[in-house]
Amino acid sequence: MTELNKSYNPKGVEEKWYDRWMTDRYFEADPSSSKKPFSIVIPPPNVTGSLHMGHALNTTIQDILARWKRMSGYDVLWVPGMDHAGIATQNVVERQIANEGLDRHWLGRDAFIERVWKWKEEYGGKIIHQLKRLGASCDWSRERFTLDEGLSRAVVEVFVSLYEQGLIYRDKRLINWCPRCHTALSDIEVEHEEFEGKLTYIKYPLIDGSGHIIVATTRPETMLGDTAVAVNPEDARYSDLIGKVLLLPLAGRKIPVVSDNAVDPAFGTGAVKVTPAHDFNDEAIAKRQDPPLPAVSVIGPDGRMTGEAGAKYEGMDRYECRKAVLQDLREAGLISKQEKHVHAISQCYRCKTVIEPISALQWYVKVKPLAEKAIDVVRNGEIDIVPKTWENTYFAWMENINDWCISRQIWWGHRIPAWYCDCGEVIVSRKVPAKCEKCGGSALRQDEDVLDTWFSSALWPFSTLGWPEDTRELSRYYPTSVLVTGFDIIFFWVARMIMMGMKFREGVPFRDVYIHALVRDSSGQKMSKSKGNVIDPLVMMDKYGTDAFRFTLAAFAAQGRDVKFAEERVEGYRHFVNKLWNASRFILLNAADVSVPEKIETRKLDIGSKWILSRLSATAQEINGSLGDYRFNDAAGSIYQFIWHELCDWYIEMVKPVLYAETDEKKQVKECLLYVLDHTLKLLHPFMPYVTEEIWQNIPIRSRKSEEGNQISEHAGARYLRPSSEDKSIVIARYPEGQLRDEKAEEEMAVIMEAVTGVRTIRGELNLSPSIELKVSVKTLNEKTKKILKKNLVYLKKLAKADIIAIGGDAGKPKGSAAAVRKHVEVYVPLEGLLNIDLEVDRLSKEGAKLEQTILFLNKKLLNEDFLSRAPKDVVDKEKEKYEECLRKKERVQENIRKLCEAGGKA
RNA sequence: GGGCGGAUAGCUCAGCUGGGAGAGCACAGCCCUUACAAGGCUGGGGUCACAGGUUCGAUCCCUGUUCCGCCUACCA
Repeated sequence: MTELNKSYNPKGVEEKWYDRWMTDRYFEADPSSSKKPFSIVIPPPNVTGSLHMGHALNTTIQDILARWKRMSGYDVLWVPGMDHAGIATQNVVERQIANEGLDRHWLGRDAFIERVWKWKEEYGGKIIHQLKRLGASCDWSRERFTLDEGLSRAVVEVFVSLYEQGLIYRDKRLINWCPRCHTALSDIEVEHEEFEGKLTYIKYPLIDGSGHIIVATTRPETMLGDTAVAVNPEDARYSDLIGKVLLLPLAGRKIPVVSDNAVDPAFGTGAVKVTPAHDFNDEAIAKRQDPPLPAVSVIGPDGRMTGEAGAKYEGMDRYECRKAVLQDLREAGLISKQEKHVHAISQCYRCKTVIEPISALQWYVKVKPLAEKAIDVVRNGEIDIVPKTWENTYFAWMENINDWCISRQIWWGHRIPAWYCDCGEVIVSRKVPAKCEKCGGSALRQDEDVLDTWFSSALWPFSTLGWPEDTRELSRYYPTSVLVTGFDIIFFWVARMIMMGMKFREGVPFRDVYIHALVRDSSGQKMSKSKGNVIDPLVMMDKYGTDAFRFTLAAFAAQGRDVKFAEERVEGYRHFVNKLWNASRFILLNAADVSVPEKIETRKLDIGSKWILSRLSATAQEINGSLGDYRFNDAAGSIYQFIWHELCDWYIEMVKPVLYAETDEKKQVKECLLYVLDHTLKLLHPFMPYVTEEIWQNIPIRSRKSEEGNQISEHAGARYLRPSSEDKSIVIARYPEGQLRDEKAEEEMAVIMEAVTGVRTIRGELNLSPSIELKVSVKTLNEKTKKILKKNLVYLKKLAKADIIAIGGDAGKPKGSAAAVRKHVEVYVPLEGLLNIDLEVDRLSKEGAKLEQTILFLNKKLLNEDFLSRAPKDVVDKEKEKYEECLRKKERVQENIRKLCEAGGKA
């Protein structure tokens, strides 16, 4: 056995084991296996990405599930991969070539794409290494990329097929346009943020000179594109003006006053300027008019004013133009007032540039028919969303869903498989068409646009498994078992995967969706570069080790609540790693000469061993239950509690006298220690993969040792043999399920603990040094208790550091003793020569007062006729019992005080 | 505007279907006891946001209020 250092140092250990796991191919799925499959597809991180807290939490949770299931006998497939991240990646490479003084248009499409691929080879996928560092047990032999060949074929297949079914169409209408990224965006790629702006009131004169209408706007520059002013038909102030004509200032155009129900008479002046070409509302109003109002586009795709805006403004940036328009209006005396106004502004989710609605020809997916089925499968439970509260969000969105704009005016992505002929024919095809089907012309141009990145992500659960080919992976691992993701992409990704899965696989893409929280900083703020509150997971792993970091995430991943992350927590869990390390060191040092038994004969074991085995089983059952319900924090809490407060605080302390003496029990205890350590490490492994493997590999396991040619055969434990394959790595060892509990052992142990803590309380509260061995007299309240304590005297002595001078129902109370009154026992410690008695009298009086309060409360309750008659009988009985116990206790406490006073008086 | 969630110890949070509240950290006291001072033992600390209601009984269920967060939306 290698010597373990005094404290755990993760450096080197993590790489060593991850490499070994990869070499031995433990993470690879086996489609021909007879085991039950368990599959997860990773939410593909952007190829431009670098590991942040969100990834860390997401990956840790998936890895816990994957490792747990793998150890529980499943054939686990966790598919990793990356997303090509159209806009984000293109942005990165454009910035790179800009440094060389180039731009993509100068390079040309093909050369630019080549540059992006080159960038991907060089810098992309940094995040993959970071995921490995976190310990992610993905099947890396199946790593995919949304733009690789197979996935691209799936994309084309889906696009063409949807087009053929009339579910994809092309249309010209107002879209969200990012003037910086130079592309259309879907509705959900637009973020709304509130800002304080100005509401400007502008006079629009009537053409007949009879007066004017005042309109209010937050975007004065758009007035150049106005084609009407709308009022509410019910609004008496304006009813006479409907149908009249206004002279649009600056532009000099004649525009009508129209009526529309959507106009709110209470807002502004009750009159709205209508700019159909640059506002979604206005476009709707324009369409409702008969005849529809014309649209005048005054802002171009680059965010600059067009010729339609008038010669004076043409070419100006839209904000520059706003200033100019305001200036000109002011000079013309047409501004009636300006006031502060808080309103939401739409921004590009990639670059935060303010969105400009402009009219353009784009491709759309008709989502309503797809959404219906996707709603059904969640409603009828074929898919469970955990926590359930997210289902509401899901339904609300799906029921009000708009068509999905899928074309993007960028180059990096899946090019739309549509070709145009000069004759006007549009050909959508799986293969590059040779000639026009209509006119036979061969001068076909492919659509310049690419698809929204999320279009390919929507296919991820089946495209990664080989679809549209009919692969065995597809039939074995689809639908996947669970999808783990953050709520921020429920609409972007989850909903669309469900829609596409239902459409193309006629079945759900996953059974469960586990939605985890957002990782925030310690004061609850979202982490962001601009706020400077970002915590880097890599730094955490460097400083505290991956295991401590992962455990922190798991321990705080309570359902439905954000994780407020603070570095001190990781530090705390590093202490836990160290605690485990040292406990293991103790066990391995003391039990090196035996092997882990496959089974333990519990009958002959001492009480402590029986108890710890029972607690181990309870813990295993709890963890399996919690993980099955995605309660990661509970699972982490169970194992933490067990290791620290049961194994270390009690069991290891209890066995010391056995180990340090020559007793018959010694070997059994050693084996039990090893057995418990072995199982504990397995239970913990999904949370802390590295340290558990490092320790586990040092556990004497007979078969492993003999394989390595060690001298194990002389060992006493040689008769215990375990199947060798599971012994090679904890990664593939069998996950403990928990055996039968030993309730009797737990009861007996409770009595021992009661007596021990009784002595400790006296020692602690009276400030008696731990180094003094106290003389203790234990009065037991029944025969059973007495028997238990007598049988286990050795533990009592050791744990309480006490010399037990008397034990039993007749154990008298020595004069001038401190006392601890417990349920089964009373513990007395003579204070003679140790301390002043007043302190103990005070302490007991306080305890008596507490008891008195409880008694009063319970008494009142038990005198309440309503309670006695209406509360369930078992509750009443329980309260009665509690009451009587308190009475007894109080009597004893008072008795003790009295005797103590007598003794004090005599002394 | 609509919706969702939160408010429990100094801090961060648990608390499953109602039966006088727990943990970790922090704090205080005593200890270098041969696995671990990154440790051990002991202890103090809470009007469960506020006001009503249902109930024998409410941190928990219902209604309203206040304060936070988030999602969503076409008040120009």
